[in-house]
Amino acid sequence: MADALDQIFSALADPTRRQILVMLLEDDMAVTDVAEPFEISLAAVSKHLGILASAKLIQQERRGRVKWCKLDPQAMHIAWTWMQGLGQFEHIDLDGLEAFLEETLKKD
Amino acid sequence: MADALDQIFSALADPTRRQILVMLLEDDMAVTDVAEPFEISLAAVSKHLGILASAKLIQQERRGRVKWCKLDPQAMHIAWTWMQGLGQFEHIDLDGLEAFLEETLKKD
DNA sequence: AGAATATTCAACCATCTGGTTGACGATTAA
DNA sequence: TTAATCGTCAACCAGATGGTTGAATATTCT
Repeated sequence: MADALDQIFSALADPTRRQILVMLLEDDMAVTDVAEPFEISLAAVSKHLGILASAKLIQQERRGRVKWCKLDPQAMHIAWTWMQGLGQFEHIDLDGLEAFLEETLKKD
Repeated sequence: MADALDQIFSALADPTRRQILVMLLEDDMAVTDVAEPFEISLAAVSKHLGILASAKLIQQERRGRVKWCKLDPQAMHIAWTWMQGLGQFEHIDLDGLEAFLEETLKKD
């Protein structure tokens, strides 16, 4: 089995999965509802959720025929802490975020 | 070309590359010296360094026949900031982050 | 000049990844 | 009971990834 950081970072490397995490920031969601905004198949989204779950970035709980997905911040925290050691960041850098924001929005 | 976060996270998803970053935390290094502790070929390490460089996690500068590699904390900081928003590890302007993320998602 | 060193390039290979489709089991609603 | 809904499974496919080896390039040393 892969290392925890391997799983976390490779889970985060996919834009669909990152978008799913952002959606779950708002609210817990059922698999079908997570899939709704995407153009890929439900099965593909289900796989993405499986990857996020096995990286422990989300938790899934079945209630009836509905499987609820919610964020689990622990795994993210592990990776975040590792990165902090490498970057030696001290504060939240909103200026950096804003710079990135503008850069991203500019591109076609 | 892939999104910046795609490149950063997939670069970080490989344990060899993470180990290289840790080594560079100590000191800038030449490609050959980076390769020394690994059992894979020099060409493979050179590829890993290329991936780290194109993700902008490191900078490479050629001096003579030696190519020096050093950490570049900016890219890591970008990813770190993104994760901070999702993990809500510390207080942050969450409204601003969400606005940014929603804008970004619209561009897809 | 010729030899050694530092690094990359090109071709190739096995495996992983993200996607598809169709069938399937489980649960709820009519 | 029958039909609809929720989600996963299995098989498959194209393309990416991480590794190899041998040749090539560029620079420095003797």
